[in-house]
Amino acid sequence: MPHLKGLQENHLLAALPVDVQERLFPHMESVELPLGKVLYESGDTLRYVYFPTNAIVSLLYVMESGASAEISVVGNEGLIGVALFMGGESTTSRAIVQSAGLAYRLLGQRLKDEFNRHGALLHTLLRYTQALITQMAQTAVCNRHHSIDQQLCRWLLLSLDRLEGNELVMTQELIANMLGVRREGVTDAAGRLQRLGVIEYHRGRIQVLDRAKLESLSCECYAVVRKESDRLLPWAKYTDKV
Amino acid sequence: MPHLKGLQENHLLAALPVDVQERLFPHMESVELPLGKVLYESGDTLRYVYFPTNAIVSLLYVMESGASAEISVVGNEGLIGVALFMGGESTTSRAIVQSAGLAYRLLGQRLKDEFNRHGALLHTLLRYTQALITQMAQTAVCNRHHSIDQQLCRWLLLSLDRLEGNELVMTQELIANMLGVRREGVTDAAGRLQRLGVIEYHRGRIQVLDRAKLESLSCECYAVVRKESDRLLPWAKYTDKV
DNA sequence: TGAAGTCTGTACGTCGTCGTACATAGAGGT
DNA sequence: ACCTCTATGTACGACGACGTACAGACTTCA
Repeated sequence: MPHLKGLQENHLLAALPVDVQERLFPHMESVELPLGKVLYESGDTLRYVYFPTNAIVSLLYVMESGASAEISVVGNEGLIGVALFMGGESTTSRAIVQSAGLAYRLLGQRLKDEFNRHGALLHTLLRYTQALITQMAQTAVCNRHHSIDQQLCRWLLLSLDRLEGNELVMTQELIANMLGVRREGVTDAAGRLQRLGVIEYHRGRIQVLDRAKLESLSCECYAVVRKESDRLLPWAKYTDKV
Repeated sequence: MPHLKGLQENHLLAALPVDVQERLFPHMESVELPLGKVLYESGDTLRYVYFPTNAIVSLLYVMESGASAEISVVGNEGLIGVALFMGGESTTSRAIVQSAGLAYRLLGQRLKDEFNRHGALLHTLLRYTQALITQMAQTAVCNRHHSIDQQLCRWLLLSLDRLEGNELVMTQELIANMLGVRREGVTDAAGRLQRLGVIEYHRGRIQVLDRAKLESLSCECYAVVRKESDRLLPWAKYTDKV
């Protein structure tokens, strides 16, 4: 079976029973996800589902005015394309690559075929979807009540959890688009974090120096999402990250 | 079968095939949902699922500080207790009755038993869950970008869609808690709407006089949710409401 | 080496919402 | 009729985020 090792880097795939893996894996192909690539647009009928390994994909809604807001973020703990098995076939959001990397994709129909066997894949995907729901709900809360500074911390932590190492490759402009705030707002917040010695950044590269402090500066939203994800997706626990 | 007529007032139940109804309905009991009743608390293991008829239930997150934010709203188009069949058994949000009325409840295990037959109920519930996801996503967007005035309009419309008539029974204080804003902010916004002749209110009773205008004053979020709900839940179309 | 483009820093006035405080008015009970 | 409670109205300073404008610094490429 090709890519067998790489496929295991997606925790959701790795958690599937061997027989399910044997049916699915032969049909999966690896794809490079460059920064900014749009996997699907609002209203598009989904053709593939994507399982990221070291890539991160953001689901965001783009308003009529062009302004945007991130709904949730997906990395190696999950998949992009939930609407396929939920029955809607499309969503109102856009899926865009927020951190370049590798993913595996599978024809939607193949996923649905396996889903409709009503075995382990169904239960795994539904649990993942609930984790996604929790993240979306907390995004709504965070948007309502928390400052840009707090939201930036939350966002950095969510991204960090889905990457190896402690470096993020992304400009402040990009972060601003995700959070749905001005770029200057991110500059201010990031400047404060840098002065506190929590992060260090330079032209699109952000090093996290003090993760513990970052967590303490974040609002409760990160911890809520993280805790619920760990509960719902035991296979994806980031136990090495404190 | 008892309550047969009443049960049909929940559009999701009404849309189920007869054989599914015949298995489920005998186990359902009607319950009064008084204003403010908490159906479940954050972290509670869900025991029942609830199918509202003329009641409206809000899912909201309560922060450590006590402040809250509504995540989504559920009426006769759906059910409360999605986490039961998604596999998590509990959620991070609270379910609280926002508009008193009647609902039918069913033991969670009964629902799961039928869900695990992998028939019509499964597909219906998953489609409903996707509609719920859309609503939550749009709540996040709305919280980020829109004014209290716009959000109030959206919120009134969402509630109106789930009730008969054009009167809402709810104080500004309650609305403020749902939207996660100050009561004074709601007073200001509602005052403006009243001066425009769109609504008329008096001590906890709000009459909507000009629904069309209300829609035009609302942000795009309402239309997005409504359109997607109509698409995903064809059985729940509010075709009589323009 | 110079030019163009990208990324980040800073400033200033405006606006919406917040926190707080207090006033008014209708409803219900005795 | 009186009191009490609840719901709503109004005001004011504070603060965070916005829109806008522009400057500086680094990178890339000719």
